[in-house]
Amino acid sequence: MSNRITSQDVADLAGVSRTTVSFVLNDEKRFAIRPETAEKVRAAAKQLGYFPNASARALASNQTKNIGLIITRAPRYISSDPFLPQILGGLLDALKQNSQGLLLEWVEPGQQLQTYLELTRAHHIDGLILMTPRLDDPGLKALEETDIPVVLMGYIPGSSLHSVDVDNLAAAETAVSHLIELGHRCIACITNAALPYTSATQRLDGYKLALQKAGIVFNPELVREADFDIQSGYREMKSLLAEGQEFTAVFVASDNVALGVYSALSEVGLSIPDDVSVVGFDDIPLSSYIKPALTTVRMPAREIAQQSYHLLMRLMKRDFPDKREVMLPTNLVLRQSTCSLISL
Amino acid sequence: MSNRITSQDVADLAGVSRTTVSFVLNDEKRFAIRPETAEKVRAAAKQLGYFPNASARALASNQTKNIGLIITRAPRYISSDPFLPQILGGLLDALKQNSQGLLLEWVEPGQQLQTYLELTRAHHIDGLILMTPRLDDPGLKALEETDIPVVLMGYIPGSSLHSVDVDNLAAAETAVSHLIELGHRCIACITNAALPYTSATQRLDGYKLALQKAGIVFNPELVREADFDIQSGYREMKSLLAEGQEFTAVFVASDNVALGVYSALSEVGLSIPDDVSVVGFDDIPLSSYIKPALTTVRMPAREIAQQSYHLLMRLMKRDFPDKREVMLPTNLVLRQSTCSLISL
DNA sequence: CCTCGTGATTAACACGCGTTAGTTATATTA
DNA sequence: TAATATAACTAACGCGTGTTAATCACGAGG
Repeated sequence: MSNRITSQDVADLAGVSRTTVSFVLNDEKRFAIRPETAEKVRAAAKQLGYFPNASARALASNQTKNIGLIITRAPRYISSDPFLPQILGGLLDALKQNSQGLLLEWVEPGQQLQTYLELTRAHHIDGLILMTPRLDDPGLKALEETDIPVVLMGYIPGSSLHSVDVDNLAAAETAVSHLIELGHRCIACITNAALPYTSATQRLDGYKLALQKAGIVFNPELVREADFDIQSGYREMKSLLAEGQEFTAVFVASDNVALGVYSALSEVGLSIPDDVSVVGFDDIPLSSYIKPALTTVRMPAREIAQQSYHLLMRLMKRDFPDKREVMLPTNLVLRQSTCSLISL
Repeated sequence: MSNRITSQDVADLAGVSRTTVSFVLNDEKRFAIRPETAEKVRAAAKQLGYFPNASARALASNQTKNIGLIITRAPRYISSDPFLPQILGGLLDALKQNSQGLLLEWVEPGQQLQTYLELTRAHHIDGLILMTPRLDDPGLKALEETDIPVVLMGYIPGSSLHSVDVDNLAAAETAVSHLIELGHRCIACITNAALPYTSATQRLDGYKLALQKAGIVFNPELVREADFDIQSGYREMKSLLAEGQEFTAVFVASDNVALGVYSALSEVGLSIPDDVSVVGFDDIPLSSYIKPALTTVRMPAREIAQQSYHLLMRLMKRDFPDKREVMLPTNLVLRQSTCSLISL
């Protein structure tokens, strides 16, 4: 039934050996092949509809032509992430040009080590990108010692792994400083994720730093942890309001979470930006379309994906860059969700 | 350098043959193995950190343990799709339970045939799911004849491929009928995508059918084609307004596109639902959080993913269901974006 | 005329695993 | 006791490719 066509079939039809077929189709320049012979082989391959078997090729050449993208979250947190498609878009685009494939995987916190080992040792992939790594990931050490290249999309202090990220701390500080310049003194903060995710910690630190530079005392009561989705933003803002915390502005470290914040605020009749100013983080496509348009930190998502890929490709060629970290620039996009306390 | 551990190493350490190792680790029940021997093997494997090489296993067993998900769009249309993560979430969840991998791929319209052939003939995957297929896809015939199982996420009339979908036509008709019941007679329609995507055509047909049943004459001037993203919704609504078309309601066949419609309407000072009622399609997580909350057709995204997967698994076991199509139910979720023309 | 390269091609091995057919050693039966 | 069955294991082949080392023809050089 399974009438698979092998390189032997091509060789037979072209009247040459299997070796020659291999040389021609991989255009191996170290060996001289007569142009007419090459043409005969190519014609035979096309006529038969021959495609070299991926597994056999991977086994022989020790290259799977697949790279892995690991998401360090459970599926229910993946489902509502508007940031993921942007990363995927950028990655898929870059991959196709090198005719490589993308193997998508997720790990639940707690299961990391086993997954990493299986994925690397079994050699499903030639290299891997780890999205939003966690500080408390017990599998990272294993990744440092593995023999396939790894790129972190995000930063882990003290890790020897290469990484691509933005300066979350500086970006958050800029965002919060903007609120302070507008005259706000009571500024709440809702993180993008749980604190073991370094991006969450760094953005929170940026918030603290901005306060400190302005001489504002940090109030832990004004800080809440969300986790990726809209609902968590809604929940945490509700909780702030329910406790009667006083604030005139919020720094929400994720646009998606900020959408929940919008909803919670409007539900109790507070207007943005007149009653509460909001600054987000990510600049997802939606942010400029909602009302009021969200002032936010622009994350260069597509570029993060592409840079991660290019870095990974360099590592796969054993071409190690002198710097471990690639830092991409962000910028604060001013829109309509913030207003000044002073000039009013 | 690459000190890979093979099953031979495990065999040596355990003092048995490689065959025995294979039997134990795949717990092959057709052959009797003494429990103590099995334990010895397992201990050796664990001690060495052995993981069977994926390519070798795939080559020998003719099973890659990967399934492919193909998205029939260019990356820029993938980047802003809030529906995709839901599908991915559902799929990844199901896959992990069978320790299978997900190979993600996109095809640009025009390149389909080559991609399908390469993916199936080269046997990168054991089966594939094709997301949002296009009527004009010249590669579909090739997929019908391929020897690996294929499931369409969406429906192609006349195709012999198995599919999982909702009844787009009926769902759209229900949505539009709801607007008609509220007294609307001038109802615009903005599609979710270009018409070669069957979901777009079917939803448009549902719109037409509802009008027809109510005795409202179909006006092509009120119909626009969007393509997946927010911006296209904004653009098409602007175009409707610029041409001075008269309408009191819009049926937008995608929630994401509807977000752009919201933006365009608010920009010209039209209020939802007082000036224009809006009904969407998909029920993405955001839809219940925006203001006004969007009345929409609920797509069971997670279930579509899981059913597609289960169907694919059945096909892979040569267990062919009697029905080619799996139809999942939708329901209209009533929220605040529509209002009656009559009772006001 | 024989050697010696050189351009063109191929035989043969390796990759790491699954699996069939076969081989022992031990227990069962007539 | 000899024939037979059964439990426990293994030798050896095949999967389809990449690649090294070897082969062959053939004209140039001595």
